[in-house]
Amino acid sequence: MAPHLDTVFAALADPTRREILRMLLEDDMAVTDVAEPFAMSLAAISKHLGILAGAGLITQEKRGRVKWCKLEPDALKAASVWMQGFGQFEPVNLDAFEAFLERELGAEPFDTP
Amino acid sequence: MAPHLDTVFAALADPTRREILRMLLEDDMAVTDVAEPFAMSLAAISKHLGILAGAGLITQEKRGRVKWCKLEPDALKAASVWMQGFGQFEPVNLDAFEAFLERELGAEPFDTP
DNA sequence: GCGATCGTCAACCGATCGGTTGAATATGCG
DNA sequence: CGCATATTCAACCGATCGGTTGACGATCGC
Repeated sequence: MAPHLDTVFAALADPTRREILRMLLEDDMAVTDVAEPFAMSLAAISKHLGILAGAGLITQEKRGRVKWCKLEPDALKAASVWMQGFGQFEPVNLDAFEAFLERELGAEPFDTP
Repeated sequence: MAPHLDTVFAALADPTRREILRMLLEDDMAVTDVAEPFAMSLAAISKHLGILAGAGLITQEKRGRVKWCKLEPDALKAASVWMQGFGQFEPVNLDAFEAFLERELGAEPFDTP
């Protein structure tokens, strides 16, 4: 039951893969460009991307000789919902909720520098 | 940066450990009782509990000769916030937010049976 | 067509993972 | 005290992980 969660959480457990996701948050990228800032081989990054794609967190589309990587944030939904099942035990956690609101609605607090 | 996320996500990547967390959602449990429904050795469960404790997802307190395991849902906070950073790509997910509010503030909807 | 670029494949490596078993360590009970 | 219960420790196992290297297949520009 819920084999997706296995692969999604496992994919998120690696800092390199989380950083790749963060990069893809800004824009779609080619494999070579994804690999550029990392101090490891292109093949290693290619494997990481394969794992992210296997978890559904990204999709890859080959256009010409370059393969474009696109973030698929909806794949985080099931994991997020699963985690929310533990929210009932938290005292209130309104601060996290406010941060969430700020990000979602773009409502910046007054004291922002 | 953010070594917690490594261990938290890795801990969540195993279905046995997720099931343990689900069980602890209902009540604190002794190690032996946690192990009972699983078809594996007590030592294996003890290791799983150690990993969960290492990630801060549970705490263990020895009272007498039995060690009680207690869920620590706040440890999910950092991971949850990290994932919310990708929420800007989702439509809005207001339904999850309303469910969150209902649970947090005890504001039950009218049509509750 | 040719050379350079993009990306994967395959084989290999050491480390870690998830599990086992058996012995060891506390602690409680009668 | 002596035995049962609760839990961990230590060693081991095969499988998987994260990484490397080198060869390979496509595809582009000239």
